[in-house]
Amino acid sequence: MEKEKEDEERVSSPDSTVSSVSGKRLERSGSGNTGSRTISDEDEEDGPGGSCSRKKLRLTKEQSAVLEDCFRAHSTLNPHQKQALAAQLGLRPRQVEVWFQNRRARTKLKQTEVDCEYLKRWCERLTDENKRLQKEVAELRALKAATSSPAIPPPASMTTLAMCPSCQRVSNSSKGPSLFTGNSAMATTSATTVKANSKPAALSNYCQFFPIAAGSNQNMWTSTNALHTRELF
DNA sequence: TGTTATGGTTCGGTTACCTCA
DNA sequence: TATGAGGTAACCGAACCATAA
Repeated sequence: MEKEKEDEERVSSPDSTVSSVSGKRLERSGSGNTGSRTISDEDEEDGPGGSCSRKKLRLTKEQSAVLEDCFRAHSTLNPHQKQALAAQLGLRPRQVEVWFQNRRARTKLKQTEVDCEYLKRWCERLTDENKRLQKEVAELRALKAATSSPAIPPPASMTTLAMCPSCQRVSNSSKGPSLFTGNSAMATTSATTVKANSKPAALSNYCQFFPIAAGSNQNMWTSTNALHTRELF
């Protein structure tokens, strides 16, 4: 590894990079020549092992497109593929390797942002739902106190709830199967359906209690530990 | 068979460079 | 013209794995 890096530093392959940099600059500058100094000039002046310790070399659109295609096919490369791709693009294998490393990092970062946004929205929805349910509970308790009657068993049409203490998610046991096995004495309410969105695959590591079905009537969590449930009241 | 050294790869974090507003 | 922000190529160190001695 160290040896490879040393080799890379010693051999700074101007051939593979001069064209890319100048090409990219021409594309971006619009006029084609802004009078700015090009990397090719630097390469000629500094040469391999010159004073410039690190050269920033833009890839051309064509090179990027090919790399993107390969990345879509597989996000990692074996040594043979790396060599072949480098030869095809006129780059050093190390450049191809670095490009794939950075590309993987970008992909992961983007996915993390998407996941984060999704969880944020989901949390907001649950918060709203929680507020609404608490209000409903207060109303029912007030009603019960007003009638001052003994405990009335809930009508069959009412819904049984359970909530996961770790993520505060509510299970609706009257709407299809639930993996919750929390016992008895569940509270009752008239409107309890928490709509479940389809879950992004990448979120699977975040919360085991995520709804696994998009249908609003399938509030089924994939918890492997149903004891996480508790009574709502 | 278990241990150790070595080489290769990937990843997370960081730096340095380039472009543009 | 100077400058700050954003994008990204390149680097570094750590961790992991496979293989040979």
